[in-house]
Amino acid sequence: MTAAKTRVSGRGRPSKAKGLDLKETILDAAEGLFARHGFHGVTTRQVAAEAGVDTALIHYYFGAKRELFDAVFLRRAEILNQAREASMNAYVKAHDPETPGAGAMTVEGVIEAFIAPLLRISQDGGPGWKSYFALVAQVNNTPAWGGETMARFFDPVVHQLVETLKIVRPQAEYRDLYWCYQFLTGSMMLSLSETGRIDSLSEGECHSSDLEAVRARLFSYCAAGFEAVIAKASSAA
Amino acid sequence: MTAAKTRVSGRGRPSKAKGLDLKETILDAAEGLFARHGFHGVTTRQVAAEAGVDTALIHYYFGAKRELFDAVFLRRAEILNQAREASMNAYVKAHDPETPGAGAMTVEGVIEAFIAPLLRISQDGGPGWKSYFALVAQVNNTPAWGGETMARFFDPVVHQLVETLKIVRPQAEYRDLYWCYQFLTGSMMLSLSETGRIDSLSEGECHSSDLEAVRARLFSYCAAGFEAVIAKASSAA
DNA sequence: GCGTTTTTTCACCAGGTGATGAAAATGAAC
DNA sequence: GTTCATTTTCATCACCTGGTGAAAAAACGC
Repeated sequence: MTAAKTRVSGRGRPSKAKGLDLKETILDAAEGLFARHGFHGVTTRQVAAEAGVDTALIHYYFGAKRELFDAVFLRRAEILNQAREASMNAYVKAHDPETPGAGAMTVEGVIEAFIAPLLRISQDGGPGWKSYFALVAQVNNTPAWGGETMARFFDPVVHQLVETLKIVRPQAEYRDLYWCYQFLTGSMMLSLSETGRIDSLSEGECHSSDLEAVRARLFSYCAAGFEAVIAKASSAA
Repeated sequence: MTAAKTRVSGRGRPSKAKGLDLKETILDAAEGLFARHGFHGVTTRQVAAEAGVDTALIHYYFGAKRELFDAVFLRRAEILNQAREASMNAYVKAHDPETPGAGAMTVEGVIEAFIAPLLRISQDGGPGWKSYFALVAQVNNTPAWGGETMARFFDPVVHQLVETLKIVRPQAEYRDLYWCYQFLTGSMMLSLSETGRIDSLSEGECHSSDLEAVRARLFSYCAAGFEAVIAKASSAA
């Protein structure tokens, strides 16, 4: 039926792995198209044409269209989560109070550890990543199934962020941290997704693709926002 | 052809305006569906069924599907722009330096004047507005045509925001203000669009629909972010 | 070479798509 | 009640949709 799942069968041909290359080709094509036009804005035939394969091959490898989409979403999510988890762990470790000479953790430091991997990967990880971030930004703003999909793939690393921030600011309330995360992710995803809006809005002053400009501003923007919300809440209490 | 455009013709029936009610009914149905599933995720037949009218009637009133979408988008955009422009003008006027006893404008005050009308309308303007904001959030994050669409409908009021902020912080660079606006709009639209993500993420601590919680945090969050970015830029210069 | 398994292609289906043009219904003006 | 522009319905078109099953091709072990 679905086939192509168990590559470990008895006698066939396990080597060469031509099929794997094609699978990646299909995922790349689907990724670019889904990112630009959304799930419903793309047909399996378009994906097949873009990848240069037969339509049926997509179903052979991935099953239904939605499964293809999930495969696209999952492929880089794992890499992303791993990079972010490592980045945050490294930050925490580098500021371990046991370590002599290590400064204390800061809100901005934690946020940078959370966001910086995405910027770095988007800049250095190859062209597919830009499409991928645009895709995630769209899912993030999709009411019907976006929240559920984001949760499925990204909740753990967000919880790690919130818990780490809770260490840095123990007096902060969780509900404030979660709301601030909501603000952060809205800014971050829109900035990683290169919609071109800021280009025309600023009449050439800014460029969507200028992630260096994002890096120079987003960390301090979000950190200051977090601090302000936390301070306001504790002063009101 | 397109028909139904010129209602001023010779002899017909100008009164009663049953057709106008139906037009609004269709727009309401389309709005809700487009907001939930995106432009490509909705068929004209679904819209017709939801509105309780014949499919052909949609084409009779609005022409092509994309024109229907634009009509949905435009209907509330005008109201929104008017409300925001009035709100910001009122804020500026209330802090006119000529006025005796009026305090100076603040970054947070300007931002509040820019955002608050949306929160108020979403809370008091009727259920259609929540759908509309979800729709705008999706368009805002659509790479293919989102930037262009947003620009077409919302650029003027954003320029007004930036210019007003430039009055409050004359030393700020335009590129910093535009980037901060990008961050702001990402946070704002995601918070106005009720994706349900924060509900599950926070395990019940926060609710997407709790716009009062947004109001209590978003203004100070964004204002602190703006100030931090401006301060960092001018200290670096 | 042969047999077997996987990969790829081909032809096709049942149902849905946006859109249209002609006919029917409606409702005011006279 | 007739007239006539408008509004609403109906039947339909040409095309595209996701998906499938059988046949062909390729890749392997022997």
